[in-house]
Formats: sequence, structure tokens, C-alpha cells
Amino acid sequence: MINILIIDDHPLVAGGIEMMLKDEEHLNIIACAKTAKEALDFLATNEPEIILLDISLPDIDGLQLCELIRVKNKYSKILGLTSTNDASIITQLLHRGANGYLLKNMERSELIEAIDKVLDNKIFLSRAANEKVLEQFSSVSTALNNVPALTRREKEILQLLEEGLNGPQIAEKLFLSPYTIETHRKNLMQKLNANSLVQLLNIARNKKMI
Amino acid sequence: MINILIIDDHPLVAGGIEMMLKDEEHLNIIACAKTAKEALDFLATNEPEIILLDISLPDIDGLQLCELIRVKNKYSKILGLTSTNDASIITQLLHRGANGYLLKNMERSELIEAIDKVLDNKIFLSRAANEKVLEQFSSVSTALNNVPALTRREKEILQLLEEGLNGPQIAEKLFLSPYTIETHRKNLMQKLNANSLVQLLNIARNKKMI
DNA sequence: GTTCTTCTACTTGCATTCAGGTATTTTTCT
DNA sequence: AGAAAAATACCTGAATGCAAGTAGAAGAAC
Repeated sequence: MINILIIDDHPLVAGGIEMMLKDEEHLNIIACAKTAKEALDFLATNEPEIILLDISLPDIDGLQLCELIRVKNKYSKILGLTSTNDASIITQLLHRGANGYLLKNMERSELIEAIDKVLDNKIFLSRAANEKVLEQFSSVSTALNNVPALTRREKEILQLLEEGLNGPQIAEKLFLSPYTIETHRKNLMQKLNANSLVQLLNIARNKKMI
Repeated sequence: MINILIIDDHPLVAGGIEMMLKDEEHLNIIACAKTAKEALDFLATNEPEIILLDISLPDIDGLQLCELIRVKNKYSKILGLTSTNDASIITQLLHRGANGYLLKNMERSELIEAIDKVLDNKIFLSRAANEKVLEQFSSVSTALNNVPALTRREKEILQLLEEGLNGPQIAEKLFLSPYTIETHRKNLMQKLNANSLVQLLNIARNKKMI
């Protein structure tokens, strides 16, 4: 008997999965957690074979939770559930210890296949996304993954830029010289390989830095 | 007997709704459409009392589909399904003829309540979002809702700006004078009440225009 | 206690954006 | 055909962004 933990704050999704698995005698949904806290509480005393983890949770970033679970729980197979087919999220997921991911628009057969595959110590990548992801894995992946380390100040300024403030406005807000802001912006652009402010923000958004 | 049409490309969601409604004898899921085309084909010959409509469909914007259905099908009650609690989408939904909306993290009871309410010719707003939405309805709503009509050219240029191109680059790409691009950008900023390019793009993103 | 990183501030020079116009041509609609 | 809307192009001047530097001060790390 394979025990499955579902971590998703949408009863709809949990219900849908339950429906998809109801005819599989060997697959047993042992619990549904709606928050990261619930999940961790449950995992403190249980060790399900499979964990279906929604990436967008209310109380914590699903990627972090994935990492936490992986540290605590070495042998559970983690399948990430995402609704958007976003290569950077998927690569991050895999890097944080997930064994695969499923798109929420999956078919029943795909779910079953994914579970079989990860139990077999393989990685499962959702069919629908495969081409896109593999593309990025092979060519741009290194670039995409090298999220350069930003300093505290740089993050702060990136955030304010994202909110639409310009150099002088940020300077006023942080009691700094406009020149300083410019230097930080310049360093940010260099670190992220951007040629303009708009590109900088796009890249940052892409890498989930803001 | 109340007939219900589900329009959602996620079997998971459809399955979840089915699960939630399986004990309600008077509620009958008559069909599940995965695309706008399927839905419209079905509606050509059927008239379900309730339509549960996912806003994010693969082949068309859910908001447009809502409008289409409302025009074709005067008396069906349309409940929008959204996963994000976004006031601008919700208001747009209602303006296009929906009778209410549900967040996808709804509980079973909320779904049942929503169906009852719209059958009773009332508007149902998801509990979880109410405060936020009502807030925006009252104060900022007009500003948020007035998604100004952009011309084709303006949309095109907005898109290119979003991709990180600057004025001259766009001009070159579209074989236009840089001045023209500037004029369009200026008009965009005026229409969307933005004070800078970054703000313009933020607002556009917020209103799901890009 | 010295090295390394980060944060800070500045200069020069050129490009671009932004605010405020005006104005002609081309579509679109009635 | 005529009016209205959209697309096109231009101008000026001030503000801001961008590139390519230099450089001092504060903190962390060894």
C-alpha cells in the first residue's frame, strides 16, 4: 500500500486528485494538508511514500516547503503541482529535492504514471511542458539558474524600482544620494545582464527575485 | 433538476467539483467543456441553468467567453472560477454578465451556497475575497475598472515595451519614426494614468492587459 | 590587522524618457 | 461624403537613465 499526502489549500484540487485515484486500490490518500504548518505537523509523525505538493500555498512558498520536506524526510517522493508551465519554477523545484512535477491540468493517466515513475526512483516531468523545459534545461539552464547573489541593499532597491519609483525618489526614501542609487542599479544590471531598467525588472521577475 | 455545465481545462477541477456535488441530488453535472469551443458547441443545443466558468482557458480569455455566453444565453447563471483573488478580474467578470464568482480554494459549502444564491437571482461573491473586493468596488473601483480601450497599435507597442525594447528599437522594428513611438507611449501613459514606463507596465500587468 | 565585500558618493558624456504641445494622413464609421 | 478616431510625425526643454569609470568608509572574515 502506497500512502500519499496531498498538500494543497484548494479542496477542489484535493477532491479532484482523490477522484482520480479512487479506483487505484494500492494508492491510499492518507491525509490532505491545507497549509505548510499542517503538512509539517503531519510529517513529524508520518512518512508517506508520495507527497503531492502545491507550489502556491497561503502561508509559505512551496519551493521552500519542498526543501524543508526534503531535509526532514529523505525518502518520500515529492511531486510538485504547478498550474503554470514555468521553466524557472520547475527547475528550482527539482533543485530543491522534488522528484518531479505535474501541471494541474493533467489527465488521470498522467498522475498515475507520475506516481509509478517516482516510486521507481525516476524523475517525472509533465508531458505538456517537457519540450519547453528541456529546451531551457539544456541551453539556457545555467544562465537561468545562476541567480546571482544580491546584497541586501540591492534587493531593497530592486524592490523599489519594481514599485515604479525612479532613482531620485528612492534616494529620498532611503536618505541616500541619487548617485548611490544609480550605482546600485548599475550593479544590479550588470549582475543580471540587463540592458535597461525594464529588462532588469523582467529578468528579476522571471527568476522570481521579486 | 438543475443542470450544470463546467467549463475548465483542468480535469482536476472538474473532478473536484463533481466530488463536491455528488451528494446533491438536485444538482446534475450535464457536461464538462475543456475549451471555449467545446463549451459553445454544447451551448448551441443546450441551456444549462448553471455555468461554472474557469477564467483561464487555453483557447480564449475567460472574460470574453463570459460575454459571449451572456449574449447567446440570456438566462443561464454564470459563476466565474478564479484562482487569484484579483479585484479587477472580478469586477470585469461581473460587468460582462457573470452572476458571481468563486475562488478555486472554495469549500464545498460555499459552492452549494453560490449555486443557490444565483438561482435565486442574486449575485454571489466569494467570501474570502469580499472585503478586498468591496473595498475596491467602493473607492478605487471606477479607476480600476475603467480598463481604457487601447488601439491596436497601442497594444502592440505596450507589448514591445514590456519585452524590454526602448523607443528607438521599437521604431526600427515597426519601421516607424521614434517620435511616433513616443507619442503612442505618451498616450498609453495618459490612458493608464502612469507617471513612468515602469509604472505603465505595472499597471498594465495589474489589469491583465499584457 | 589586514583583506574582501558592501555600501557609499562622485564625474563626464551621451542616450532616452517625459511633459507639453502641434499637425498631417489614413482608417473607420455613419 | 463627412465626421470621428487612430496612426503618423515633429518640436523643445527638462529630467532621468545609462556607461564607464574612480574612490573612500564601514563591516565581515581570515
